[in-house]
Amino acid sequence: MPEGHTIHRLSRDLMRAFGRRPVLASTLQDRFAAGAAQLNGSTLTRTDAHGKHLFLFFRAARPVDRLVHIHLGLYGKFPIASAPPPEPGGALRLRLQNQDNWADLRGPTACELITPEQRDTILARLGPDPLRPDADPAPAWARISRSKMPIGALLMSQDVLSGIGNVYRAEVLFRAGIDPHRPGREVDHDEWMGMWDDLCTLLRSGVRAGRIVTTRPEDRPRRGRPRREDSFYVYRRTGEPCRICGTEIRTETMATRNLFWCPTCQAT
DNA sequence: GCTAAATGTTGAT
DNA sequence: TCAACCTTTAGCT
Repeated sequence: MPEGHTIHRLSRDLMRAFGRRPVLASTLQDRFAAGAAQLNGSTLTRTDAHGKHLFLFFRAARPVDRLVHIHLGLYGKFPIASAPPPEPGGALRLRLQNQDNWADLRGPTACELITPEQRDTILARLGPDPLRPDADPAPAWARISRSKMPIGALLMSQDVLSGIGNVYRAEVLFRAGIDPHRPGREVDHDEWMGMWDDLCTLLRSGVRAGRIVTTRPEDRPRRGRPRREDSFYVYRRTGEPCRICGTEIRTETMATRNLFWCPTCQAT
């Protein structure tokens, strides 16, 4: 689930479900017992997403304000649903609950109480996030245009730009017709701005739909309901024919993840 | 019932 | 380059 679109959607939905009123917080794990106890009964005042990082602001009845940092990592989940909640079970890191809604956080890489200063430190390490209205692509271009690293690795670097994961990197490079192995310094400015604009569009659409779909309508079967297996051009389609040219989709490891690309459509 | 894989990141070698 | 961490699920036997 978790690329930037998931986190921004979660930020919005958590605020809708729990914002501006006291929330019950609980956990089944010792490691977050103290944290959940501190949050319990406090009011969720603001939620904020930067790239794949989610911040929840709580106002406690008394002393200090609370700030929770959540990173879902590779397989974290935080589903929200209407009351009544099921009996808590499994590896439940954090349950938020009020009269109307509940949400269970499982498997996150990070779920911790932090200070505003620690949040600043995290934000300082992140490149521009295409989902933030104020995002400026210039600093990312400054990095890319000077780098020998392959563009397929640069797009995954959260300190170059943030919120992009393995699906969006593979798909945006396919849509741009760019070989993932090409060094960043050999990408021209128009190509970069084309990818940036495309990422803005694709991520926004991902937030809206709650899932990633990167195939253009004309490249999907037109009849019947949209199918999951028609959502991507190359991601997880190793050995299958390219939707455009029929060449077998290839895979290899790049930036510690499986990279997928079409050697014909993305020849240079 | 077991294993591998997954839309991620960090830190050691 | 590799291992570690977090958890669930799909695909085997």
